[in-house]
Amino acid sequence: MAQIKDVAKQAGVSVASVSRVLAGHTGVTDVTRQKVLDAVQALGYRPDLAARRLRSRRTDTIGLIVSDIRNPFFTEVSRAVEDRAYQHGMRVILGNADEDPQKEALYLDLMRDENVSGVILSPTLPTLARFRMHDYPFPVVLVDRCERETVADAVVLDNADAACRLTAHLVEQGYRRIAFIYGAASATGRQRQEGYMTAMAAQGLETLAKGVPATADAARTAARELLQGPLLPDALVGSNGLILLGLVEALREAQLVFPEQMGLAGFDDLPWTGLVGPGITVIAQPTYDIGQAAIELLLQHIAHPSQSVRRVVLRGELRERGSSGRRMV
Amino acid sequence: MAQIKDVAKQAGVSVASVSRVLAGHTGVTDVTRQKVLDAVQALGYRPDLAARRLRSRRTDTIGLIVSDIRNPFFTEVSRAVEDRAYQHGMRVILGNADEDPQKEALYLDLMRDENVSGVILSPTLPTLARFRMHDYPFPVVLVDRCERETVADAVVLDNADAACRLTAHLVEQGYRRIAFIYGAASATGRQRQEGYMTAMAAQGLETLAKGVPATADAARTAARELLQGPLLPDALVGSNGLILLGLVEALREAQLVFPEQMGLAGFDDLPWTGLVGPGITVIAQPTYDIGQAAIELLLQHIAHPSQSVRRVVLRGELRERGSSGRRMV
DNA sequence: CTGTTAGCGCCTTCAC
DNA sequence: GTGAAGGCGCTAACAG
Repeated sequence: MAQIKDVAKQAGVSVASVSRVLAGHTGVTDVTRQKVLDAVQALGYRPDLAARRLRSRRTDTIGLIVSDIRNPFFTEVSRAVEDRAYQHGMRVILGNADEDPQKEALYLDLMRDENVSGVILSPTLPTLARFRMHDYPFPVVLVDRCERETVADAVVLDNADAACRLTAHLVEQGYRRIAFIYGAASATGRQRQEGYMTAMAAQGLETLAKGVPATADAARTAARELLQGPLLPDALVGSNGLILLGLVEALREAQLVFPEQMGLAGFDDLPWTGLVGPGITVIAQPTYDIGQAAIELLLQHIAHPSQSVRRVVLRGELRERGSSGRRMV
Repeated sequence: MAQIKDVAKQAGVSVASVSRVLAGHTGVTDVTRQKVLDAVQALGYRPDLAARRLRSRRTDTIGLIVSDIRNPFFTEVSRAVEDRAYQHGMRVILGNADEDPQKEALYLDLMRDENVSGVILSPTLPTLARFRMHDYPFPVVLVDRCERETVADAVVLDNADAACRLTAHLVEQGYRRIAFIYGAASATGRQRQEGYMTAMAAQGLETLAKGVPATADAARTAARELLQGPLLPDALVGSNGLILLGLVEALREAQLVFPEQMGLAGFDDLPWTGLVGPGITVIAQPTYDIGQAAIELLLQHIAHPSQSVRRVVLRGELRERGSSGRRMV
């Protein structure tokens, strides 16, 4: 493996010049630059990243810690982050916390050990509750999950508002006993639940909200209970794609046809939401944009460490489909 | 940030002893070991990875290059790889090639620059065709995609066999004009197509195979043409989850009900395959196992570099659902 | 504008 | 069993 001094010798210059050219510094003659580039080419030289990182104390690496990589929302966010990061000459280390605060903490430690330039994080509830920017040796951008009072760079959806609009849509379609099944372990789930409460209260309707772990299994179990309970709802709403999946499974299990026997709606426009039954009404999130906004914010913060805290709020889009078809009373 | 010499001073020993204890080397007194561990604890010392990597010339990092992270198959494989890697004290750098050989090459270069200990790769067709183990400065394990004649560690499904079984199932159910839409840009798609050909030939049936890029959009377009063509098939089979998705979209578009008007089947048991219409018959892949087998194989190879080439072949499982219901003739 | 040189923090021989 | 010391390959002062 060729080293920098081999390049220097081949080019007939000093290692400093080679380093300067490779770092893209100004203040080098075009002649020198060309000699260096030729030598690099000739030797197939690739700088040793370990040495560079040790010396420069920078890694040009960012950490991305998602709460559940199986959730297509996060898959898409990851894709966006990765795309943009590599375009900016940054690497990405991905961590999947599986909604487990302990695993999340492990990954945060790992990011510290790796001396990353910054981290994008979708925090679990306990971590978010205790979040202090300055507890971390790197800039952090929160994504998807953030409380109103959290002081941190963040990119989120207008959760309460979107849930409110979705609920209002169902009410408008004639539904009255709307049950809301939400991920109780995340700020996002809770905010969406609040939006639901607001919309229902505005109409003077009774609320029926049920918090569950954000998995299809948990949602299915919860829905099963609701459907067998004394007070049968006339519509079900899920606070994210995985929960919505559980609801569909439960309805199928109970052989309830939507929208005729039960209205249905939820969050996240997944590949299948348009294909099940008459299609499912959802709030679509601009997932790629969310990821992109997060990395841009992080890069800005890395470039200007003292930059003031910013929050980017994106709007969810209501996609009406058959599952919220008008209720005949 | 505390350094190793701070720990040495605090413990009243030399840096060499600290290094030895941290590396888990034998030949250190229990007393010394304890003094070191106490000092590490007291100072909250964390070794500097950049320095360690420069000195030791090892990164304990593995690269994972998937061809399309949006394909749930690869999401699940990634999850498995990551889980196991971290359990073994290894980091993972993820690259998403988006089925683009150029992007794939970029990531392979990146892995070289990062001096990774090994790579898990689901290669695009051109890369696979030219694949030579010894062209890479690190051990490589292929995953999902591999030709019969490729000389390389690999973990794959019994593609031809699975496609054969799936096709035979449809024939048994009474279907005759079975069209096979497959990802032409991957070894896997082609092998599955061969399995389909074999099964059809065994029954003396005419084949109708159509290669497309492995995306839902391309599959939908292809299916649209088939459905409007002169020779209407009586069943559609998709060679992976994304293609299957496109087929479902096309059927919906054409308002064709399955299985009554058109049989349907495919690969990958995704969250939604049981929920669309009467459920879709699929070959389920043991995705998590595939990822796990890949990383185990890689770790073995890293530990024993001269180990002979191994191939792990896993079996797909046929899940019969309504979409392949008996055809009334 | 270019070259010389001193480390970045750690591991690992080599003596003792 | 332990300690002293020399790099790993590179960057960035500093001097010219």
